[in-house]
Amino acid sequence: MTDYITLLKENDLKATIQRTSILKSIDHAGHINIDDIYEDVRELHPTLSLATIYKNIILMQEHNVIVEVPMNGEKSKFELKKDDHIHLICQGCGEIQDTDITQKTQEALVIENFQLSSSQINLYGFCQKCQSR
Amino acid sequence: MTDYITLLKENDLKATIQRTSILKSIDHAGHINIDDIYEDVRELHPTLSLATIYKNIILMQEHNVIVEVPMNGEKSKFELKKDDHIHLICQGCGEIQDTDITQKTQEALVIENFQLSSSQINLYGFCQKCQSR
DNA sequence: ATAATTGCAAATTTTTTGCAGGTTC
DNA sequence: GAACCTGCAAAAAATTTGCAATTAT
Repeated sequence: MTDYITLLKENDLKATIQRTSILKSIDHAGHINIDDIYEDVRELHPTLSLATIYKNIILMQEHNVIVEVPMNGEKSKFELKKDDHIHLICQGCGEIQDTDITQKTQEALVIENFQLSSSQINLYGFCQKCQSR
Repeated sequence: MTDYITLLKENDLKATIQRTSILKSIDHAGHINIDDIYEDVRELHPTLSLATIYKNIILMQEHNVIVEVPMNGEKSKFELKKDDHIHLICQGCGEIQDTDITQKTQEALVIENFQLSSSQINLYGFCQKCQSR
């Protein structure tokens, strides 16, 4: 995704430079928290305020452009909205990698008497790099 | 679990009335956030302070007595530490139900090049009650 | 007896709000 | 041009800290 303007308009939001900058930051990072977005975005737009980021993070969530990824013991991160997927969170380097939900996993999550609408799966462990250290 | 004193001591924490009260509140609720613990606990111990709750929530997490359950768009909840399990979060009534991770699910979560140590699975949808409304 | 814990008040950090001026469509 | 958005500063909410008095072992 590189056309943030289209993404915003498709979701009934005006395309301001502040919003496209925030989206670019989120997209590049993959998963990023508000403070890091702020730091990031200020390089190109030094006047972009934290209040604007807070307001837009809320708004863009409401408009299904981004999604919150709540984290254990730290501030929530945000990612661009996409199909449900699994987060592989490395306890060594902290990196978050995305991986698809397989058919097999999907089937395994069918639970009696619960009508599933979406899933949020975080797996903690060690990525390849950190295993070999 | 009803013997909170033992639970604390086993994990190298002194058994204070404040701590057992907090644990009781968490245990009864199943999943509960800090403000609700505070409200709860004050019924029996009106002087128990919010600062004490914050301090102990951190400490009891460090000592593996409780676990954070970060939530989308709201304050984290906490639960007693137990084996990994799945949270069924009802989008109708908000209730969180626990369900075991089956052998099948466990197998489905084996991912190449990732050494799994723990999992955090939240499923959003509708519980039986809310489906029939 | 000792070390740890509590409650309070104050400090800090995080998030939200109101509004005048500027921007998007 | 109308409605919406931004940045600022101020307000509110959430969390942490320091310390004297108290409590658990």
